[in-house]
Amino acid sequence: MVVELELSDDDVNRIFRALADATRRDIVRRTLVADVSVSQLADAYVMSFAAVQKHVAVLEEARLVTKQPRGRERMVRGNPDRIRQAQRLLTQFEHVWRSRIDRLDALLDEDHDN
Amino acid sequence: MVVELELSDDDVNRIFRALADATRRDIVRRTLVADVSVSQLADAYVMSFAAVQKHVAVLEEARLVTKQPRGRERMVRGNPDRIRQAQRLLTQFEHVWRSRIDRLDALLDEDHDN
DNA sequence: GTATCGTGCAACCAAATGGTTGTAGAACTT
DNA sequence: AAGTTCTACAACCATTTGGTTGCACGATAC
Repeated sequence: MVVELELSDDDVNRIFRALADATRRDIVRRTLVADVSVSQLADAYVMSFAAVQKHVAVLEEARLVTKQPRGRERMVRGNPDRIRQAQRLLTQFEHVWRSRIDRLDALLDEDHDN
Repeated sequence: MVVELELSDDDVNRIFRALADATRRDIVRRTLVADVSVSQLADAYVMSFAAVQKHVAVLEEARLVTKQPRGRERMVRGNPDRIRQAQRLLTQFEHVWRSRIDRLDALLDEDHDN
């Protein structure tokens, strides 16, 4: 079930902010491919466990990943719905742009009449 | 002519970072619709001229907008190519996700044989 | 020529970010 | 029961961010 709720400005801020870091983008990639524990993620980067933990927390607050307990581990799973929502935001910009193009085209048509 | 060059990690960082602020997203929207001077933008927000100037600078470094002199004003123009590039980045995540789905489907098919 | 407008830039400040180490507890292993 | 693994969280630190004010300067208006 896809939860389709309105995104607040803060939601959008958190999503793009979370994506503005190469390590976090890599975490999203990995956890979209398969569920990965936090310590498995930590092994993949040359920073402390706590640092990776913080990155995961940022992604979690942006709902770009979810965490679910499995024994003593926390499995991190990428959330494709959220990615799609971000994509749609950029599509909206695309629409704004197209409307400008259309207006410029209309102006050209008017000129054509003169 | 659309310049189609490879985006570095830092480029991507700057793009998403720039989009992670509501004021900056609004500036992008406005300047996609029509060219707007920096002072016109400044009038639209309840912050100092210098603050708006800084936001424009962040967008400019991310190449989400360009600035061109017109008399004493600097006209800010949104760059739709850059938006599209950001969109494409998210599409790549989409592909990663689909490949996972496909693999899970393949597993289900194997189960079906048993 | 003088005043005003639009801009750029520096200096400053508080808060957020991205990293560290250390401590503690829950869940497995032996 | 004791040791190890995985996680959470706090405290700390340097840097970046997002805002401010003030000043300098080119372009326009009077």
